[in-house]
Amino acid sequence: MSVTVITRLTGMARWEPGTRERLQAAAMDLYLSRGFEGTTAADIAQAVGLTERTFFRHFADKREVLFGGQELLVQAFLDGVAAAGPHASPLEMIESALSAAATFFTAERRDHSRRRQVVISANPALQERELLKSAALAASLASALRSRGVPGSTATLAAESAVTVFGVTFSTWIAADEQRSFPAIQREVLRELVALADGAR
Amino acid sequence: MSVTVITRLTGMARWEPGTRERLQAAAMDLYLSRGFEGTTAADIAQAVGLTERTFFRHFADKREVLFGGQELLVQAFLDGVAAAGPHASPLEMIESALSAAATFFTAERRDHSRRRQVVISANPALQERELLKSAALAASLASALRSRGVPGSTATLAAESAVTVFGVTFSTWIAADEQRSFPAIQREVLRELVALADGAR
DNA sequence: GTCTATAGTGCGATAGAC
DNA sequence: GTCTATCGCACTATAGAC
Repeated sequence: MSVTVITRLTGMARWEPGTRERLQAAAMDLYLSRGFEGTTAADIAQAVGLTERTFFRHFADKREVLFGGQELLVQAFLDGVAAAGPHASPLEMIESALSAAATFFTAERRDHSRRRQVVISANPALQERELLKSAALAASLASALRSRGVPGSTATLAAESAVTVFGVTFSTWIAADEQRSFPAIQREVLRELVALADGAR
Repeated sequence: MSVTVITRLTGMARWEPGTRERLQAAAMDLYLSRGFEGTTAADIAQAVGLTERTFFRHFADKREVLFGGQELLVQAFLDGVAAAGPHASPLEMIESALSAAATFFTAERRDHSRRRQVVISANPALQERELLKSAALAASLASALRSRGVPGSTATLAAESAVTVFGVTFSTWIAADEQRSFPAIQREVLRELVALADGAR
């Protein structure tokens, strides 16, 4: 269906809205079926009736298309830090941040997360990008902790630890046989980390 | 000096040895002076009297040239795990691993590490690669811990925490005004992580 | 060693929305 | 008129295939 027809029918803008989202969905489908490297940017663009050049207007590169919407997750972490009590310890702040972030990972989302992870796990280039996103999250989180008075290196350690807990939780959550909810797993993982530092053998 | 001359003079193999090392050195110089993106693979190859094609025979991509020799560091971590006492706790195992790894970072190495980090910090693509290497290190370490009887998720958490401590230590160590030795900083950072989990406020 | 597909960029043109 | 999404074309460099 041409853009012109759509415009006439609906009276909406010249361009169909949600271009980014449609590109993201098409990319996921193609990456799943043909693999990341077997899919060209032109393939994705064509799948939604656009040109390669337009794809690169929306996404800096072929990987980025899988990582849209992370800003909301980052914001949840930051809100969680802000929500911690006025005399909270760093550990309590990251506990609060992790709880806030966990609300994203509902039962309905689990399948989508699994499919996405299949694509990422199959390709080192995508893993690199995912690691960069995690590092950016840790940096934001550390900054939020510092602005709440946590000293520099402690803030970094706490933030990185939180991201580690989150990561372990996520990969447990998407495991094939896992039944527990995201928050339940996360509480358990955090407890395990604390126990580790306690030095129990 | 041409390859032929060297061959005649020394009677060694047809090609100058240490090709990888010379490419790595040339890449560092060029990345520092012109920037990573302002340097082509052909530039690097040419600087050592080789062709672009030869560069890609030695390194899978333009980034990889900065990450040679990491295997030795990984091995040091693994040896450190093995060196921990027979009844060591996971925390003691990573303590031992961190100590073993620290021996790499002598005073003489500090300047080289600093220059290298300038290049990496200036480019997200290089940061991605560095993060992938760190993730690989964490995975190897986790595997070593598991083979010493540490249960799955605890091993992952311990390994990731060790890599976090190592990373914080490294960036502190290369800071402009830092005087302490690598092992001294690292002991401090590890203590800080333990204190964090103790929940002190 | 050569050849080629693809990623990604720069720039100008178009065309509707406002 | 301005703004913005899109297209089209030319171009370089990477990286892999042959």
